[in-house]
Amino acid sequence: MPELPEVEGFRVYIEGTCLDQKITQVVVHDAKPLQQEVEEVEAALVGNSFVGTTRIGKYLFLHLKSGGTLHLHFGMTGSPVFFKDDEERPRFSRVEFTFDSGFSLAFRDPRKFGKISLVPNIAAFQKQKKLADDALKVPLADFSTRLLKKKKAVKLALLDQNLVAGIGNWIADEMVFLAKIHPEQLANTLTERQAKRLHECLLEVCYMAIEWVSDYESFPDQYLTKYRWTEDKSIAGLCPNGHGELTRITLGGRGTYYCKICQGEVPTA
DNA sequence: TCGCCTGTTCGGCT
DNA sequence: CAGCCGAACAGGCG
Repeated sequence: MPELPEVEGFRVYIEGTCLDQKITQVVVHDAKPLQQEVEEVEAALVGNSFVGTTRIGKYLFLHLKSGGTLHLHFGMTGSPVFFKDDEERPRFSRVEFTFDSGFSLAFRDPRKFGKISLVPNIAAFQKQKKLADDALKVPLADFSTRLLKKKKAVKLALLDQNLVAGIGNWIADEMVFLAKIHPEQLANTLTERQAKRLHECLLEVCYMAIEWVSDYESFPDQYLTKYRWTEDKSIAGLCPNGHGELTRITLGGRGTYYCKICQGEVPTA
């Protein structure tokens, strides 16, 4: 379930388990995530080791001792799993990196939307992808300037990884909910003040979610996401502020939840 | 069985 | 040419 906070959790997890161990083998159950030939990936990794990590938005890079990086993108449903014995191997493990300790790092990915590739140079990769600054690092002025230029629904602008990296569907909904802005309001009609508020909400939501390791059920009560995905039938789909049922619309092909009372009935034209 | 889903890419249109 | 949009990708799950 990877948006920025989840991928940050993955980064910390991998840092804590996989660094400075010699890679002895690359096990490929399904080559679909690999963006290069299996042989090329093997040649780069076997005998090598991971020595550090970098995250930009939802993109994670594992630095190789020999230089360059292994890039992981977890798609919609991917996650890393560190395991030892065969019986601990997770379901949907597509590619595994085995270490000389006997442990392995599995790239688990049920829906196969994830990607793995050798990336020699992160800066060049970021430029080529036009990937924006990470959401935790983008200066307010840049965020604001770029956002106010977009002539599309504010929620869709927030999802644009070329504007700011790391925001996914639930964070975008959460941000406009907290800022009391209708998701369909055109970004170029926002005020500077609203942009500033969205920037504050972005940091608040990301740090909150990182702290709770993206356990949505544990989020504090004021957050939309908790109500959106909870198992608790008594509050599921309700406005955290007590305004009753949330409204669901489709925006850019994604399910979008908002409160008509908190965020207004009709977007500002 | 049907519809839904946390992400990115690509082809086609304006 | 740039920007935008919907479809496609794939498969589990309620």
